[in-house]
Amino acid sequence: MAPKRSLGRQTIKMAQIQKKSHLQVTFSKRRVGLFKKASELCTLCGVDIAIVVFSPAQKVYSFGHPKVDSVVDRFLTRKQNHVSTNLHLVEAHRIASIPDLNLQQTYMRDELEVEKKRRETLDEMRKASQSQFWWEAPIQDLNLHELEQLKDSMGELKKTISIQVNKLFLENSNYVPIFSTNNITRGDGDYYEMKPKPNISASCTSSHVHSYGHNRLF
Amino acid sequence: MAPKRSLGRQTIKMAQIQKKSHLQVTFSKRRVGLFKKASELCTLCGVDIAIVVFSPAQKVYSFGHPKVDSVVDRFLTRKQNHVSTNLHLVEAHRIASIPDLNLQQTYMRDELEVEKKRRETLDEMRKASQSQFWWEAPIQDLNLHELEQLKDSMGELKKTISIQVNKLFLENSNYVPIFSTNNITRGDGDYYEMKPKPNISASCTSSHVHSYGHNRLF
DNA sequence: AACTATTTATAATG
DNA sequence: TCATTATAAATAGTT
Repeated sequence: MAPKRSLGRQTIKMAQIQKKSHLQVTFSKRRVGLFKKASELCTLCGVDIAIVVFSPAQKVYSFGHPKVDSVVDRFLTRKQNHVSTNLHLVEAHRIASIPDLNLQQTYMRDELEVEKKRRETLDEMRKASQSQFWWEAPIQDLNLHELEQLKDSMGELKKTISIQVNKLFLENSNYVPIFSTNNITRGDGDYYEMKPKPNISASCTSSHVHSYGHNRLF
Repeated sequence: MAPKRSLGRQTIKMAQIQKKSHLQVTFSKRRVGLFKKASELCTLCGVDIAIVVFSPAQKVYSFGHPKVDSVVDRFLTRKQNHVSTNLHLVEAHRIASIPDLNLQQTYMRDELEVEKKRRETLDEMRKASQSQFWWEAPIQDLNLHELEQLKDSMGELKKTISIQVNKLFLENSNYVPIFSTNNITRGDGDYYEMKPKPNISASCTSSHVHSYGHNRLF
């Protein structure tokens, strides 16, 4: 009878791990576990999944099948359609957000959480207010002269926006080749590996981005 | 010694499940398992996570801490920063002239500072939006998605305004309260449902969207 | 990174 | 879908 070499797995308290080194180890192990579970779900059920994780050190880790971006895009697009066909939701959301600013703070502990929450709420308000219906109320109060002024202003604004959008597009179109060339070639063992059927996973790594893709065809 | 009542868990082949009912069951179980793992990772390590899953039936299931959108936004924004940064290395002269708030964020280390900055900006926007000139300042702070959305909105608005202006002309003078070209009213029943404390653990459900939020206070 | 004792997840079954 | 159970898989603590 050999002596026990460890206590084995112990139940841990479901609360933030305090010891930093310990937290780092747990994060690593569990992140891998999570991505493996996601990968298996993709394979077994043929579904598409995107996962984005911001580590304690604010690094980004992501998993996506077929790709993070495609899934995220689908998610955002679908949501936007849903929203834009539901004025009631937008209105409710906007209205609901305002008193929450005060209410939420009761539940929050540290300043960062407060700031995050406020940002999120304001973000929602901004989105809600700029997604299509914000003008419904005020416009009726404008007279002809004011409307013409507004129309001109909008024209100017639209030009400005176009310029900015074009700039961003330029940035984006330059970006694509830069990243996609670095992206594919990675022969080292840093990407995700499956046991039964080794599947090649597209992986993209930089100093602050780590990304894993899963494809059941490989 | 009682007879065995089941074989217990068996190892399954890591390939798409063929039997549809079986697949559905496995999907349900494993999706719940995946979200639970994600939730635990959030709690134990204090990290932010977003998961989006498109089911075999093309339903959307999502998990987010603190919210799917905030994590996704951060992911997209950061990527865009990368774009800018990489572009800067390659073609510094092209973007040198573009005042880019996102770019500035690259140089900010403290997350709290970033959050504060964003909050301030959004706060200003909100104030500005109550007066007439809300659009003057913040445009450069919008990302590509937001800009495109805004651009579309502006287009719509301009049309609406034109119609209104024409009507007013036709009606020959002062303001007349007919702005009832309201093609947007729509039946309810298909929109999101908010829980009592929307921002602590926001969860929305509809016929095609299922979303879970995690907060370590729970 | 490995190792193992244990907990946790889940495939099969009802 | 929900419950049970036997087993596979994940992982906490240790080296």
